[in-house]
Amino acid sequence: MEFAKTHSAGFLANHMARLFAAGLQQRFKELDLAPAQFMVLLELWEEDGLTQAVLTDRLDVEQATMANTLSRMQRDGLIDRIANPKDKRTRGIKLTPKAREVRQKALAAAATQNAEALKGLNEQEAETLIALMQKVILTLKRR
Amino acid sequence: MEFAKTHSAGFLANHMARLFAAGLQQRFKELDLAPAQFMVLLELWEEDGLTQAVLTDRLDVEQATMANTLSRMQRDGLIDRIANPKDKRTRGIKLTPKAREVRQKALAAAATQNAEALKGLNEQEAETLIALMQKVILTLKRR
DNA sequence: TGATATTGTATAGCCTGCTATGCAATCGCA
DNA sequence: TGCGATTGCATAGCAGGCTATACAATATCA
Repeated sequence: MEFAKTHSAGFLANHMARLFAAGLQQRFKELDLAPAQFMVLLELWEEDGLTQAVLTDRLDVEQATMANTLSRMQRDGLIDRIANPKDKRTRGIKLTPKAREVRQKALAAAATQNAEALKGLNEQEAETLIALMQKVILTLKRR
Repeated sequence: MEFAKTHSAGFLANHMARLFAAGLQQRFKELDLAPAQFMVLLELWEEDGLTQAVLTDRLDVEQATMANTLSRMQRDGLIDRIANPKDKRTRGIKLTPKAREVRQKALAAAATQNAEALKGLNEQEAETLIALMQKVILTLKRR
């Protein structure tokens, strides 16, 4: 059985994701922000006060992963967990001023990282890559 | 600043890689093999007795990451670390019979996982995706 | 209404990444 | 030849994935 890692979609996906994460982490360093935290902020900037369950669903990670990420964000002063009198099981995840303040810089850093990664591709190729990744994700999720 | 995660190469790369890893993990479960261990085996099946430094270089992970992965593999009886009289700093990483025995099944599992992930794409699209990922990886590594 | 099922979180424990350190062995050169 | 630089690994500590558990609050329905 021949198996060339340089031609394996799974190997390449893993490698590419690690390189993306490393670049993003560098760019976020001055903002005191970690990549996974940015993803959560992306949702909360759009709609503040979401529950952990909603965030878990929207970012497609496991509930335990989200719980831990939120704990680190709370520790770092990015969010507060606000009790919900209507349902004592849940707590609304609320942005702190600090989290609102980093928005522009964080978005710019992420956009720059994407641009940097794709700078070897033309417009057409970049769109194709994104479309194909979306397709693979859908395929893998549907099972 | 608009930033759609569904159109961000970085977000998609991360998501796709997680789904790949999850699928591979499932398929490897009966083999008592973890995804990162498989990558190491891939190198050692080709050339047994490599040093940790060479493996680190070939798989493009940090030295500490490789050291830990190798420790788990040794614990799990997949490799032995053999002292090298020529250079007492290094130890050759040697496959155990157990590691050689899982080769065919592991390769088949990985190939199946790749095929499953790409089954929504035609031959042409799959090749394009792989080529574009290779290009992005090269771009990100060169800086 | 009360028992059962479901839902929302938290926690423990593991894998795989990373950075930062520290140390021993080897190399290279003045 | 000897000493400073380099190389090869190990370890500590953290982020962010995951599975498995546990538990309280809420919902459902006989």
